[in-house]
Amino acid sequence: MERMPKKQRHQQLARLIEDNPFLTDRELTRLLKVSIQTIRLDRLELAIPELRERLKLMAERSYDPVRSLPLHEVIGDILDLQLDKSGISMFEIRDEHVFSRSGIARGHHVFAQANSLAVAVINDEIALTASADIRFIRPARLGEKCIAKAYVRSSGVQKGKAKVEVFTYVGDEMVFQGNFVIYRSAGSADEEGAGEA
Amino acid sequence: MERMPKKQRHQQLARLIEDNPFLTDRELTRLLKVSIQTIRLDRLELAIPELRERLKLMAERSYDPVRSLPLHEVIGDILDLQLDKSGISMFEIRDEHVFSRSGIARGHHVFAQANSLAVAVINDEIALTASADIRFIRPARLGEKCIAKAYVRSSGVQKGKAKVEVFTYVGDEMVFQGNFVIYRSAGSADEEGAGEA
DNA sequence: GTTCATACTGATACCTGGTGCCAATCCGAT
DNA sequence: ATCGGATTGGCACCAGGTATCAGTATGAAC
Repeated sequence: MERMPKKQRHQQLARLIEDNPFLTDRELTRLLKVSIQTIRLDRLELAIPELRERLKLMAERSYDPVRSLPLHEVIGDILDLQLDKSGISMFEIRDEHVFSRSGIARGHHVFAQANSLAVAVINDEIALTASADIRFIRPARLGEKCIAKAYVRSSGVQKGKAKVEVFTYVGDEMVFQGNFVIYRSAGSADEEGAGEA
Repeated sequence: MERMPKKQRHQQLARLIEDNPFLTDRELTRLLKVSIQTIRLDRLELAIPELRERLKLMAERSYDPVRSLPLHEVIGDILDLQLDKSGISMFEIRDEHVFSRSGIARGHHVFAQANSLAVAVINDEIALTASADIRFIRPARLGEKCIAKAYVRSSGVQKGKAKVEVFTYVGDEMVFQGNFVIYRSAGSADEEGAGEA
């Protein structure tokens, strides 16, 4: 019946909920061997909301992006954006982006950052990647922050095709470079051999 | 006090909840000018779960992906794999892969499928994308199943560089084509201007 | 020892957003 | 007039809590 120190229990509680937000107080009771009242006091002290509030928050986070601006559809955080001119985004390489054996980021994540920035920088209703020519200069590693800079080389508003060049850096080292051709709606009817983004 | 036909109300109800899943029955009461019991009968007939279930589902969808989206290996399901020769994978375009406005898949998902297949087909400890030249032939849309076929054109075991060509189809229409250059460890020490995957 | 603080537990009332069920209407068509 | 679907009302009940008050345990301080 030995009691675990309160601090330790708090840590456990926080960890349990963090990696399973769907736990009810009753289930936590079983896991931590304390009364439900204690669980609730603990949540109170740790400012952890009740199950329903947690789920609601998660739902909101996953819902917001759907209706809000295409900025949310960008991989990475937009740091600067001048439509039809240039843009900068930051993307931190996390566990889920790397090969576990080597800690090296999988290429499509680095590509995704560059691609979505290239699309975001185009000032149009619909913009789709038509083609791209890309080079991975050196590997990006776990924990590194990738700064992608996109420059619109030719906005092609009337032609319906824009050219965007993207460079991605970690510190002052370039890790990726890509030339993107982006289809833009630009009042024109629709695709026709058009691509995606 | 004129009553709206039931069918029409059902449509409205479905639409209202679709674009604001956070509505309680009480709020719907106000919006549709019927009693709360009617709202509940309607939800029953339309098989729309209660608020809390809706939020829970949303939370689950946004939670699961966190651990399963960063697919541990390959984006898409491997259907066939002959190392250093060829490979086939299938990837279904879901909600989370498309632009909400157009229902068109974001390019980096299609790229991710092709890229990870190109890497998987290389029979080596470590394989990283060095460069790629890609074209999005036509948009891939929500619900479509993309079949990617990768062919190793030159395995370059001694040179440390393999060339892989990938074609992605929906049905018999080609949606994507890419030429990948993959660095392979091939006993050699490590990268050096090498890329990622 | 007694006292005191902190931690924990129990019990109760109350809240939201529902489900499930039954009975009472309303309203139009036959 | 009466039948039937649509609608509404009422009540019991549920999960998963909040809020509050009271009781118990335990260890340290005096």
